[in-house]
Amino acid sequence: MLDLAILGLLFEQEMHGYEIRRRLRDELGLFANISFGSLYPALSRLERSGAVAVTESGGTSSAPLLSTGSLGGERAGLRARRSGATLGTKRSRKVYRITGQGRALFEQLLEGEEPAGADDARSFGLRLAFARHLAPSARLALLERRRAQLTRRLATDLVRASGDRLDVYTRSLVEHSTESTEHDIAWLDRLIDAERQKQAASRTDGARSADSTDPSDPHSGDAMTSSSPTGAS
Amino acid sequence: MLDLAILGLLFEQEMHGYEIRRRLRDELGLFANISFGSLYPALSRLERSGAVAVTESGGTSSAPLLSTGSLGGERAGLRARRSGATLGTKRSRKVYRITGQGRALFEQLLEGEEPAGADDARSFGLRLAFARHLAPSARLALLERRRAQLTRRLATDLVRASGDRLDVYTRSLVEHSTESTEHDIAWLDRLIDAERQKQAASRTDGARSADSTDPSDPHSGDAMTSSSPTGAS
DNA sequence: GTCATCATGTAAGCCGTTACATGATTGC
DNA sequence: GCAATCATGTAACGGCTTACATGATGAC
Repeated sequence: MLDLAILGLLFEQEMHGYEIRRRLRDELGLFANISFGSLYPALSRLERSGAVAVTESGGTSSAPLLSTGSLGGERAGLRARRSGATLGTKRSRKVYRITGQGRALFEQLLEGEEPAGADDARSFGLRLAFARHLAPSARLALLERRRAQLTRRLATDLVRASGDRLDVYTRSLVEHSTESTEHDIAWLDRLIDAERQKQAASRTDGARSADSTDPSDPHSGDAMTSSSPTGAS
Repeated sequence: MLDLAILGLLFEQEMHGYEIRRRLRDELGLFANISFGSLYPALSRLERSGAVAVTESGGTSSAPLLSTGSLGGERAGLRARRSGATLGTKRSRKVYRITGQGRALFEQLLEGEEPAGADDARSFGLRLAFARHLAPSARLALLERRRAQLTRRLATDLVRASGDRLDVYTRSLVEHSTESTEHDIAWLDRLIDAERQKQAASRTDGARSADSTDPSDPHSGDAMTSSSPTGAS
């Protein structure tokens, strides 16, 4: 799961480990405070497997370290200017960028089966956060899988709730859990609806049909429609 | 956390590992499918530390294996009758019961600090499921700690939501998360309110005051008011 | 010159999982 | 007898955490 998050961030822009962590915390919200003891080994692993490549920030790469944009960006800009003035063989900051292999892995992870475990919410949230990189059909499938999952949960919750002899607190817990699940399902229904309308619109829009009967085709429709403002090397 | 769940179940009734798992699944809902690879080692650990004691089901103990009550109970009853007829030195089914030490540990875990991590919901749910074993003041404290936690989360979520340039899906995710948190807080407010009223009622009720200014007293008020229908040995 | 922050890593450990191995009981 | 379920355990591994260790950079 962490791999997916890392690749997702690098998909849009190259950056170094420390900033990956910051983004995970400030933008995604998931992985609230991923620890370096997790993050750096994950990056090394991804590098060894060829999914990402690294450029030392003082290295021969001509890329001028274009970065964040926000306040973090300003600071990085200052630093870059300074280090440019000082120059020399500095080697802090390893800048990671995603490779072709990495992009393939990313798509594979993104479309792959969700783990049914306890953190299914996190897993789904993460996927949804990167859903813009999915083909419309795969995106819809993701939403519908999640809906089915929640429906199943709702069923077992209702059984538990109908069960006799629960004390006040447990009962309240189960009832609240049921309500939350219903709320989630309603939300998903809205998302699914929006997706369907978007697809219908694009189908009447003169564009090539995005409605593939074969769901195993990840490249139909508008996949990869992330605006890429990065003048990537 | 698993220790807490186990002790909580054993607090009310002695039972064997397999049934602990069943109850965790069917009644609590948390730890949906805890694996034996987790459960049995945990039981061994608790036994070694003296928090639980074990009686082999075919052993010298005179306890006639009174069990569940529901359908599981009927089956167990059949089996008990059968094994009573066959007798002999059977030694499957290790029946665990909680010790004095275990009860102390249970209360300590129940009142102890919640982990702030990703599964805070599970942690809180588990505690709430056993909240009837807490002193009213400790119970209220649990609810209010949780409320504070959610309020903090809501604040950071709102910051994230107000942030610009999130794509449609991420934005929807953040907004939904915000709503869910608000829903949770409203629920907690109802629970807290109910607690306060209960405490006020018991205070005017002639009973000894449950409103201790010292929150470190776990035995004031109606703690341990679980009906104990079990003719425990 | 020192403190905070940025930045990268390693080691140990916790808590859980899956997969494997074993055996009793009961229904058919 | 054979399969399903009940029942207990071990081994290997996964993913993440905390704590530790190091060093560059920049602010004051």
